[in-house]
Amino acid sequence: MIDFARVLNQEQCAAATAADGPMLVLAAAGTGKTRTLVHRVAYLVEKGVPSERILLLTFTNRAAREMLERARLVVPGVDGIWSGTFHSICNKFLRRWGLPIGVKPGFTILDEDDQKKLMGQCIKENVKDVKDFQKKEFLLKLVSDAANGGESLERVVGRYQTKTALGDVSLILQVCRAYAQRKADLGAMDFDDLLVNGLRLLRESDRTREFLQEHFMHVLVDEYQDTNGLQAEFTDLLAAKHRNIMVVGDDFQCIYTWRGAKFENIREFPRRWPGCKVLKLERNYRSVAPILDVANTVMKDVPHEFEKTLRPFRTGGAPKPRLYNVWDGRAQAEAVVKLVTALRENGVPYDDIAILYRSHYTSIEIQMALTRNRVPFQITSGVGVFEQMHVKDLLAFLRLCINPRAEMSFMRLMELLPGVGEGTARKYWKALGGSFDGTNPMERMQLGEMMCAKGKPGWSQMESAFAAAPGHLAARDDRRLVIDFVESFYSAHLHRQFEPDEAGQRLDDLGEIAAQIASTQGGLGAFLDEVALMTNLDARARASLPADHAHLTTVHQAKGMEWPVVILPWLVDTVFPSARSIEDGNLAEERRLFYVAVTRAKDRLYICVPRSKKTADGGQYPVEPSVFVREIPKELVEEQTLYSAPEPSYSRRRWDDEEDGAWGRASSRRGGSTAYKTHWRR
DNA sequence: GTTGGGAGAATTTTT
DNA sequence: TTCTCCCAAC
Repeated sequence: MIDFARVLNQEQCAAATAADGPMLVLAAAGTGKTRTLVHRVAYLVEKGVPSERILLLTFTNRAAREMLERARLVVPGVDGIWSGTFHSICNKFLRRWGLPIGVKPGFTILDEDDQKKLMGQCIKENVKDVKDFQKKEFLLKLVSDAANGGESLERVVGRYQTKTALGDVSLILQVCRAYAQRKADLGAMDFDDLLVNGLRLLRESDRTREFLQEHFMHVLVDEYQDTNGLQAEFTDLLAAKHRNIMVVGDDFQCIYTWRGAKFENIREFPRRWPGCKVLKLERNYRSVAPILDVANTVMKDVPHEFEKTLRPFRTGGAPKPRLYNVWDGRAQAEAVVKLVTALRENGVPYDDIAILYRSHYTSIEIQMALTRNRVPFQITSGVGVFEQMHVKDLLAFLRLCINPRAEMSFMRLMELLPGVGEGTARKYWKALGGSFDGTNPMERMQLGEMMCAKGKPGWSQMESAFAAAPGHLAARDDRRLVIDFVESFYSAHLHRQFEPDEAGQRLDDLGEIAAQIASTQGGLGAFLDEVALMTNLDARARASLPADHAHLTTVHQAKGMEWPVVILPWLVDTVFPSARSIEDGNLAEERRLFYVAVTRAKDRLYICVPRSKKTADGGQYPVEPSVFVREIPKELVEEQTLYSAPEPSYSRRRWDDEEDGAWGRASSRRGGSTAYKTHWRR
């Protein structure tokens, strides 16, 4: 028996051990939200609720995994619970029970790259003057907005149209419809489709809905402030029968409105669920008082429905957050390295230090400086491990091995061969009758005969990997599948494209993948499924890492995490808040984001404010400290200026006079960027 | 009609 | 660096 009253505080305990019925837990930053949720699950299991009848929805895979791990420590027997992101749960539902609404279990999931490719094709096929047409990214945004907002495409387009001229609206609609059709033809879903169809499943299939409503006795939702309309309706429907729905969140931490999140969901929850209990977690266990003082000022003028001041549990003489004024990005990077090194010398492990930034590209300089100074760090980069070309090539091969109808994979694989481009690959696919079973010698021969002369040598290498596949599949030796593909074909291909050590590094990645597949329960099929829904953050957690390293992530990805030391670079207008949000006048979300950033820190917080920033063309221009920094009363921070006069390396830019007071820099192009690479090893 | 080299542009945030 | 688009060569 767990003594809940002993391990939790009063409010946490009340939430964890509450009686059945709807419940809203308002959990401010650092108040033990995860702890409460974990113990709620433990409580339910201990009370005798079968674990497989509990559904725990989280925002990231990492949160799901962490929560399960922690729950396992508290009470055995939680392993059976249904937990995961909305996307992964919808995926599971649809594969199992999707047939009644016309979803075939073998559907593939399109990642962002696939989506762009597909939309690009649709534009090419439907638009004469591609140059004058909207970009595919914009069309995808329209489609996504429509999906996440539960609106018709026409309405979304109409809304955009009032703001800016879109051009030929009917053509835009036509292309978007073609895109939807192409997805249907491929038997593929993008991320949004998973949610849309997951909800459709509950709405349209009475039997499935009733079965699932009966099955799930308890539905728990984490980070509720970041759910969108679809997700709120999804959980409402699932919980309609037993009425045991517990949602946890904090509207101050809603940072995904750009993806359709509605923090109104959290405020309206009590109205949607009459009789709902509302509990509040207010005592902050995470941060020292001076950090909370800053956090509270950030949000002091934001309207809120409930009392929101963070009250520190940790008191005592903690240092104030530090504000470093630095000259530019380079000076900032050096300052950060110095700081990290100094902390380490004072006994703070690298592992306790996190550098959180607004957007990936601003991390490049810091990465380089850290690398130069041999500070080990781990970064969750912009491009995920599973989004890198070489990994996607391998995955295409694997997917095709187990799913002959995977058109995108086939195309990708064929386009690796010299002399085979999009057109030829499509021709082959058609000639093969819309499927290719590489494990079938007849089909391999058919493709080999069609193959153009230039592609033949490469194909014969690839073919041998396909030929060996059935044996490996039968023996459940997925590792060998990878090894064969790499050794017979892909290694040579990589070496043709890259420098030897670059190729070698990428091959190492593939070896890592092979190991991961081998360790995935459910084998290759489960792995491919998982990968499609995985972010680099999750991928990295599986990879081996040096024990002690600093952490670099975006603020978005840092949500829900904490570190003793947090360093926030680039607190200047146009970076944080971003230029885009300043233009759109959408500072509220940036403010919440800054609030999230500040409240990640437990003991020490450092904020860096450079005075100038580089432009794309190599010039420099002055920047203002971020509004959010300017708002912080002087006495709450300890300010330090790390420069005296402009450094000699800056001279007026010769060729430009468009901006007054712009500084120019002689030159010095930045070297090899590592922004898009992950640094697992090293 | 297709491929693939080469020049030029570009950088919010994520499942 | 990476991605995208355009155009010359096949």
